[in-house]
Amino acid sequence: MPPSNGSPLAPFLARLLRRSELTRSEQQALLSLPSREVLIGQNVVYVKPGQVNAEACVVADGLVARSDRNSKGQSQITALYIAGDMPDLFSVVQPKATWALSALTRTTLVSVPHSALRAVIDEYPRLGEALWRDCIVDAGILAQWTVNLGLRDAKARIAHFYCEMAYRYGVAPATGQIKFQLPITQQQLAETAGITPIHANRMLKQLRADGLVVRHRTVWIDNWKALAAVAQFEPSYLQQDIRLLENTKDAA
Amino acid sequence: MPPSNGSPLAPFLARLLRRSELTRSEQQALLSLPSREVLIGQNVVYVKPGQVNAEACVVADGLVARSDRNSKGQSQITALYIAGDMPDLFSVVQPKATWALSALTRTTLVSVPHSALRAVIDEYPRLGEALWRDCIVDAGILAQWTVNLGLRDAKARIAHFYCEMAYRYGVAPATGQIKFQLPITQQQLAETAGITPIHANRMLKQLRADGLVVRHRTVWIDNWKALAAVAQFEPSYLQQDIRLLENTKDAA
DNA sequence: CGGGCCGTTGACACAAATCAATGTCCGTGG
DNA sequence: CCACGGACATTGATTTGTGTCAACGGCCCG
Repeated sequence: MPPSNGSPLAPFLARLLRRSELTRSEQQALLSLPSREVLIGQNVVYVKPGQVNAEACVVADGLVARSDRNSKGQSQITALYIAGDMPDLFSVVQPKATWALSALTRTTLVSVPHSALRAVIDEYPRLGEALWRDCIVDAGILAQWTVNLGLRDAKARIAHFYCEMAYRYGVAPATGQIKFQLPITQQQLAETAGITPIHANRMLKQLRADGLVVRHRTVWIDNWKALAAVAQFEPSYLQQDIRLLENTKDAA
Repeated sequence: MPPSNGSPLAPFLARLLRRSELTRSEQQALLSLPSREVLIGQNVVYVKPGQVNAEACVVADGLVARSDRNSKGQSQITALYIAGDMPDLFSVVQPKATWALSALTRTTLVSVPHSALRAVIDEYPRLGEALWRDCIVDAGILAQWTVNLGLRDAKARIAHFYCEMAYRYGVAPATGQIKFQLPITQQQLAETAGITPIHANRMLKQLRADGLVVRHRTVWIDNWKALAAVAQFEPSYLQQDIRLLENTKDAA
């Protein structure tokens, strides 16, 4: 378990420990990294495509979107990051961003210089491996979003999105109702689901009529099992329950 | 430049060197990894979701698809790997697969035990970083596929797919015609584009009528610039021209 | 009070899925 | 050598899902 000191990086460590075993000294090294708090206003794009970064940020509080826009100005959100996530972890090894990062709500970031991260990785290779693994999990989620867009209709996409976020917030599965904060607009919901905001509105109305999702923003799921069925939600890709698999026997 | 010895891993090294600087000894260590050739028949699924692997494979020749299917049996392809790519590089740090890998054509793989890879990474951390970076590039491509599905209509999706593959095969951009082998069926094209095979057929017909893509399988692009315009293709996400950026100054 | 931003709704147009059928090529076996 | 079956490609008619255009309502905040 993580040393529960007051480091601003504690939530990030907790996230890593879900999928990687780290020694006490590795944990301590991570928590002791130099960092500074950065406040980002609502709807501020704090990383632009092509930008070269020298720091990587952990979300301490708020909501960050990774997105891309086409020449017609339409925007597609390709990932949503919540507290404890590190949206630009990739930048440690690939400092030039190929997408945008923006805060959907007022957001507090904890920024760590690449140089410090690289130094601690050099000293503790297992830590580097854990970070690499974290990128893999991120990619796994992204792959599911691709499946979501490619295989499901609009209603199921939205249902799947809510199921995923409920899981990632740690409030699902549950038998009764589920409520959690996900203060995004219907416009932004549409940008994750690859539909127009008008259609997102209609699908929300249907989900409400079906007794599945009562509200958005403060998401209020009224029938988890039915919603998961509509979404064909299968959470294994989130790799949240999984305890460390890299020790399985090797064909040496 | 890579020592051009006859190692079956030479194409993979060449791929790494596009984005990472490696010393001669690092390169030699990679090329000297133990490996064995594996032949995969057409349409054989050689990694199944949930499977735990002890080896990682480089594509020596052929075509590999990463895909996922929903409960209705529909399938979505989330990545296509060509010679020199390492479809399950991620498995080095996350041996449990959350998706399927299958050979679309008869394919030759070069399989490397995780244990050997991990040993060489321990000895040469920069090599590990290069592999990590390779995963990031893969994720960047995946993010673009998500944008492709979310933002473009069927014709533009197919156009974008062809543009990307032309780039990755190293035959684009070019002024005149472009031809390259991409022997996938319309069914599989549909599974990458998130449409039905019937609609894929109709869109191909339109692209032919527009004088853009004359043939698939042996892809024959007749007007690269126009095709790229239809696709809104912007290749920077492939990070192929980019020479090493991790040395940019750090906010230490 | 007024102006944004966000959400909601209806009518209509259009893109894509579905259903059904036919065509082509190729390898295999009678 | 030809008949057959299977995989792949092609096409038309129709239905369904989603986008587009237009308008209105609630709410917050200046």
